[in-house]
Amino acid sequence: MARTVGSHSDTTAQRVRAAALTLFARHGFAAVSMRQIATEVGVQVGALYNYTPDKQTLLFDLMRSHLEELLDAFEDRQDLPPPARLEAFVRFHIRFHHKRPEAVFIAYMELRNLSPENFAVIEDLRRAYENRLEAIIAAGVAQGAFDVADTKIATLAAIALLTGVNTWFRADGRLTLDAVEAQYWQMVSKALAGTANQL
Amino acid sequence: MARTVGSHSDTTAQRVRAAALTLFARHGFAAVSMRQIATEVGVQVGALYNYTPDKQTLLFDLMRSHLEELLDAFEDRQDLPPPARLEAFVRFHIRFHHKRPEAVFIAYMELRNLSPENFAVIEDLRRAYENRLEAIIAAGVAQGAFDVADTKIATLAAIALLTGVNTWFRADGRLTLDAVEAQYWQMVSKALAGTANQL
DNA sequence: GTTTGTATTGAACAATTGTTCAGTTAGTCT
DNA sequence: AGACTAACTGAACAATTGTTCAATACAAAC
Repeated sequence: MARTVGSHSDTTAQRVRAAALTLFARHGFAAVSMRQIATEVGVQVGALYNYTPDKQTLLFDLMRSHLEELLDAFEDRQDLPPPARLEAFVRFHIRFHHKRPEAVFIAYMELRNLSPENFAVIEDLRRAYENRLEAIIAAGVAQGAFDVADTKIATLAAIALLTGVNTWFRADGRLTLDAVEAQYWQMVSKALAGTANQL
Repeated sequence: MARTVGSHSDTTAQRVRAAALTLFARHGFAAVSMRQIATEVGVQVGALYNYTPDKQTLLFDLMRSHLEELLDAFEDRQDLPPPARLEAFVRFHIRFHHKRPEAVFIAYMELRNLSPENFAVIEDLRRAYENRLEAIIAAGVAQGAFDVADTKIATLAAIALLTGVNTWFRADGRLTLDAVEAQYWQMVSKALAGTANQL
């Protein structure tokens, strides 16, 4: 046998990426074989190499497009006051990450399986995203709306906090995503608040 | 050849665990072979099986003892008022996790490589730790020192926030661990504070 | 100094790994 | 209808995987 009925490079490429995303997220990059991906796609192993030069590049492409989509999707309304900008960021971050749990998982867990060059690219993208948040926090500090000792730490702390939602939130649980957004926004806003409010 | 000079099961057992910890943290469980561990220990592969029935149990033992040490190490001073208890927890968590970055990494990243039974054991231990924090938060809410919409969410949020320190803090960086503890405690205390303090 | 038990070697096992490629069939274009 | 190209198969490759076990050299006890 050879070429199969209805085969098209566009659709197969998509299915390869989707299968890799799901399997990498579920079992981890190193634990997934190219044959498992091929089986999921419904194709023989060799065919995968029409869509990626090697296994690691497949992982890298998934990570990069995830982070690029993340950066593209966030629109910073610089005309708004910092608290409103920050609230928009918080809600955006939670919603965006909720929609792509597998990509989020992979982008945070499989960094060590990248070559140094690929790792550097991913790190740059991640830092670019962090910088967007830091700019908001810095603006708020500058005009007294926020009070933080170090904007970089506050940025990393906020992102760790918000990304943590993905580890426990389930849409069929007792809370709606809207309620979660509201509660996290409350915690973030209080944590960074300018009004002195120590215990 | 056979038994080697100076060989003792006690010391070898320790070295096997140490080697596995380092390698699993650096490359991931699935990416590390038993032969790599053996090489690190300075022994042949077969010798490892005097110390673990199989590879996965080696991982499980590392995770379990890490979490058991974590639970043993934290002493909750229930006699103190909730804010002081919470501060003690925050500082303990950051310090303890800072001393064991590899074990922390593994315990959060390699859960999917456990069998269902082993996974359940680890999950119970983690939940036990979370419950310790939740008890503190609940006590603070009960007496009005804290104000959170949901103690479970506040607990998970705080742990995600605090554990995030490990992803960026380096002892040779521009900040001391003490300064980091102080800043994180400030954020946590403000985030959960009872006094109304919205933006 | 002999015996007993412990710690390790070294080789073997079947299974699986990522990757390559000549051959073959399906879609597409003229 | 025929020629051309794109997509896939199927088999092969050497390397590596986790695990087992008889043989053996050491340490400890007497």
